Amino acid sequence: MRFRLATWNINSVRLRLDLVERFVASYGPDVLCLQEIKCIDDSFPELQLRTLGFDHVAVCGQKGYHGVATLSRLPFTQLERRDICGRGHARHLSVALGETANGGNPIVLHNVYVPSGGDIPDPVLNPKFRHKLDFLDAMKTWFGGMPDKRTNRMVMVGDLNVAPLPTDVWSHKQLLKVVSHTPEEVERLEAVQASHDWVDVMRRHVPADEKLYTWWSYRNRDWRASNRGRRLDHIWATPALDGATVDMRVIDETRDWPRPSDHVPVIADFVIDD
DNA sequence: ATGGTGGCACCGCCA
Repeated sequence: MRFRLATWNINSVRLRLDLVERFVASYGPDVLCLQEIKCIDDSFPELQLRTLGFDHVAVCGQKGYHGVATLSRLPFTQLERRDICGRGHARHLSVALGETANGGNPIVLHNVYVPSGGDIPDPVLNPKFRHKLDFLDAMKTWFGGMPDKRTNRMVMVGDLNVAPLPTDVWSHKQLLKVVSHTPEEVERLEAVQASHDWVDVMRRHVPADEKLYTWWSYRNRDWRASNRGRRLDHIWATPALDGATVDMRVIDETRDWPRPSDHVPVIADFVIDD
């Protein structure tokens, strides 16, 4: 099985439907995971997206905020829309890809939107930061409780809202106290990663000493010139799928398209036996 | 040290 997987925090799918169409026409993803769709299920532009060739659609929407959706040319079975730390937010959706008649192992694809965490990196002063830490802890407990860590075939993509490595931000030193790069969040994200031996797929393709960003704030006049980016969006895979990606690309040209999202898509090309 | 932008719901919240 060979497929191109893309993840993109679209920051309102209805407002940027034209950008999704342009991205799909240019890069031809077989599976597209969107975050921050910012609409309820009934308002999701499913028919327009189906005309792009995505016959399989799963949505976990919410009024005005958050929300994730997974679109696919390959058949899938929707598995779960998990309320990861019990606040009723639409931040997770999982599907099983490529279930074969000959009993092949399906690939479970998790689409996740971790809470941003507000401005103040203090869980006592800032309930949104508390929520972010709790959410990451809940992910750790959940994945840690799953059996068969070596044989499970899972992929997790999405906006994890944490830039873990010093090279995942434009200035490690200046961002140590900025939500998304504080030691407290990074430790917790690393604990999630360790809980199921997740592989950081993007860093399999770009060495850890090279800068790598997927998000540039709207509050910069010229995002490319200032280049104050962060790697908030991620693609992870379980050890059974380590080495299954033959290419990975960050599509930063979309940041220059009209009325862009502040996040850009990340693509990974998978080649998987059976 | 500060303020800079953007979307959605609705006159503030969230990012």
